[in-house]
Amino acid sequence: MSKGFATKENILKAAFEFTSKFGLESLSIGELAKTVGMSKSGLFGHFKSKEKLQIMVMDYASENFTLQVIKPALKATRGTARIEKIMMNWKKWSSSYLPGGCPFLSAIVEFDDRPGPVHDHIKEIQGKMINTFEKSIAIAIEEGQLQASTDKEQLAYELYSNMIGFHIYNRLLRDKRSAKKFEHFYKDIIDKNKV
Amino acid sequence: MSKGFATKENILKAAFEFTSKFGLESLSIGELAKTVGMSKSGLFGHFKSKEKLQIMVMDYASENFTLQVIKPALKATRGTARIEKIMMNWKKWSSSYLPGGCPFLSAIVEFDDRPGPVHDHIKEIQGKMINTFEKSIAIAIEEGQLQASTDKEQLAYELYSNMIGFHIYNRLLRDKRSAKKFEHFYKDIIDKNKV
DNA sequence: AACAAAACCGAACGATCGTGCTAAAATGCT
DNA sequence: AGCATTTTAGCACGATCGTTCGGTTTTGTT
Repeated sequence: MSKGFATKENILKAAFEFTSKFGLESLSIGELAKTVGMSKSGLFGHFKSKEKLQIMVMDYASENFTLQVIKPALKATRGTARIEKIMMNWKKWSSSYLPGGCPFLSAIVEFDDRPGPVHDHIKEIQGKMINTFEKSIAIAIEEGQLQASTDKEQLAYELYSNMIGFHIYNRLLRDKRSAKKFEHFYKDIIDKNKV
Repeated sequence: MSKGFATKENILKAAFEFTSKFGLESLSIGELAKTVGMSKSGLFGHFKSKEKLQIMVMDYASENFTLQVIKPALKATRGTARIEKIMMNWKKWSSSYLPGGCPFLSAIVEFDDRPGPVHDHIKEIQGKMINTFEKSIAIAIEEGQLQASTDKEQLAYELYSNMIGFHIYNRLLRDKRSAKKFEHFYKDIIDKNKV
């Protein structure tokens, strides 16, 4: 029960990196097997279908995101400090940690018109992610750092949009000032909600 | 010279719709041939490679975008009215006109780690799109409707981010209030730059 | 050391991929 | 109407896809 877990983890790590670079749809079992140095059927045995592999890759990515972005931010002070920490960790995750683009964004655009378990899983993960975001906003309102009238869903939407915008500006357009734009925008969005 | 142009246009239209739904990478010549009712090789003859087909699909999408979003907005008054018109046309394009997701967004996330002519072409098209955006902002500044201190690149980035955010909220998450969020955010972004 | 279970490989399957080739059909021009 | 050109189809190719199966190797447990 130990050996299997280790190789499976190793496969998922490689699959995660591949997905980051080329997307969840282009992820092929043959190429993945070549990368990790094992046979196609040997690798296939760990997952019973490609669909389940894709779902597990998303779970892996989700855990990775939580570990790199959310968890370290929970050590920060409740409120706006934590929100800022999340945003900056997110920025770092998307621009430095990942070997390619955001695996969630890839999955989102690839599967929003492909009904099925993969679509549903991505939707669920992304929903939870935004929910976590809204919670941290709610805390900041409770703490009296953000206005009581602040719409947490609206604010989450705005921060999320800024994040995706940065990702595209930074990655496709290779805009040198994308980080500055991101930070400036973030400041504006938060400031207008501050008490 | 006439027949060829018509079928080619017909193919590109189908390819455009397919790309909107399933992405530029999943676009296959065999399936596309089946859709338009012709043979694989017959279709292939119009483009000399899949790469060139992909590039032409992007051009088709770009023309479509210009026709549906930019051109009708040029009839509006110069300045903020025109910017608003562009944004609202964009919203309508992304949420009503397209049969699936934004083909540019698909292409962006699929090709930002695949160097080559397709990548370069997408980058160029997207760059021009943002440039058009910045120009319309510059006009609004000239007209004295936006503050002289307004950073047109920053503003374009913010409007663009809002657009992508809306697209994801609306399509993957199927958020009923995505349009409201989008409009509210737009108002905030513009207002802080108004004289 | 023996045995059951898990992990892994090699080969093969039908299908589809992009891309050539050759020939037939359709078209445009004079 | 005749001819040159363009457009389309049929077929085949090597490659890769996801998946199945049978058998071998490796592991964990007693």
